Amino acid sequence: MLKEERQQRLIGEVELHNRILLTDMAEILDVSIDTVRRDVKELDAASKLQKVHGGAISMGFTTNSARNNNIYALEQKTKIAEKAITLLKPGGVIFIDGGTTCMELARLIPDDLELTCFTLSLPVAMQLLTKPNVTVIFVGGQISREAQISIGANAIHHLSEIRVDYGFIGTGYVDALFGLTEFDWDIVQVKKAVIKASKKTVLLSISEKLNSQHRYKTCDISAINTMITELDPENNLLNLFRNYDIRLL
Amino acid sequence: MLKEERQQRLIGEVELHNRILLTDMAEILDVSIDTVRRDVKELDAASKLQKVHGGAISMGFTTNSARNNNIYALEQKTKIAEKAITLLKPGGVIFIDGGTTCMELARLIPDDLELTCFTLSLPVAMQLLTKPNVTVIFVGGQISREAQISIGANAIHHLSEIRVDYGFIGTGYVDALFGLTEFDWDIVQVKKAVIKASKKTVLLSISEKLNSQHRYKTCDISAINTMITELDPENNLLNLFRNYDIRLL
DNA sequence: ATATATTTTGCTGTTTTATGCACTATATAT
DNA sequence: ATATATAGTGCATAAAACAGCAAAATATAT
Repeated sequence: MLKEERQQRLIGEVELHNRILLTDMAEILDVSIDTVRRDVKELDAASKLQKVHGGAISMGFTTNSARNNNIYALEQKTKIAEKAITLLKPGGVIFIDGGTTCMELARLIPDDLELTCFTLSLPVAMQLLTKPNVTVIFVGGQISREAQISIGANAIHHLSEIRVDYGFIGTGYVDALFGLTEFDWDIVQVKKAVIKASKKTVLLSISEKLNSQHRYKTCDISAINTMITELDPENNLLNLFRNYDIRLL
Repeated sequence: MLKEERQQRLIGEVELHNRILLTDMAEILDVSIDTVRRDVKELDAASKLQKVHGGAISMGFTTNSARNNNIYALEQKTKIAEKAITLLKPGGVIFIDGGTTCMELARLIPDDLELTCFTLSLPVAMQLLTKPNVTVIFVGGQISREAQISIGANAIHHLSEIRVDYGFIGTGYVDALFGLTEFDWDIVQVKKAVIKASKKTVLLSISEKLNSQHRYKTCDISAINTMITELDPENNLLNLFRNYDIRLL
């Protein structure tokens, strides 16, 4: 048995039973207790478990660091998501788009908030399932490999049959004059459908994307009710958007 | 044997068994251990696998460890999935259910196989997205928190509008006399819809589940066209199923 | 086709790593 | 406080990784 395999099994046992004894594991894995001890020492150093006298215990669910650490501009996105959360009301029905910013929003939904969430995004759906009081409804369709969201006629049709209080969407590019634009045509189509399906549309975008544009247009700025960036609403960078009937947050 | 070919087989073995030993591979491929070592070194540099002392492990093994390493009876499920793969034909349209066995099936779909796959399962959909030649279509609906699959009227309705060549399904319990049964009523409803939507239904089940039953019934054994277990089709444990018009694999 | 360059492979000796064992030190329990 | 269990340390052994080299295989040029 390879060392890594053994260590994986150790982690697995710890996760499963919350605690293990070195003596037990030595027997199960059929290695000397010294080896188990050394493994546990390494795994402890790597923060995969906590070494205790006689065995090891689970870290608890504190370290979700694995996924968080390579999201671009996470700080800003978290800030945006926090602002977006303030719009949510118990019992509300919302739509959450794909993308890392919306993922942050999904992640930060409080455990005690009761919500019905529609989404097109597989990762967002998975994230939402960890929220005990959120009803998750996935809008099916063909799945885009890159964006990991439903696209195509089917998804658009299903969206045409729903109407949510708030639609939280991201965008590839946003410009006060040209509106929201995207690189992909398919994505634009579903985004349009999402906007139609939302009583109020909330755009989540880091300020870095402001004043950028691309090939295909999703909608004008005026189609957006609220725009949330990580900036203070009074920031001068947002001046161009004040010409429109849009709430800045 | 060409170097390319050999490295391809190395990757294949790693994907299949999650791990390999250099000594084994040297014997299997009939080359010196140094050659295997060098191959593994290159593949590791190319991030196709992870080199470890004495062998190599799959990339997903450590990162996705949480799900991979505590799948119960993984060996058997892999064997089942391998048999199921043999039923697939290029250009086919299939349905893949949720559950760890079906997840294995999704995982083992060859990269070069062109398929259209419907699924209700979020994890399976995510897995399928890693296959370059698979079109993934997610059947939307309310998502069950535990099973991570679409359930409810919506999902069932969508299933009623499709018809696939093969429906690969798992089950909680299976008995020759009582048929397929489940613990959850919701699950049974969608499973019924899946069976209806499939020209041929293929049941994937580890032998441990044979002769077990529960509260709600999905269907009779006769509704299943093919049953795949990890056992040899001639195994005596399967005798009870020979009374039915069912293909054992 | 032949000669030359390049890559690949297997072998050798050396270095590193993994593991188990014996022994001492420390912690836990009664 | 004493007994028992667990942790830490150093060491021996075996396996594996590595580096260098030469033969073999393959590719390239003439």
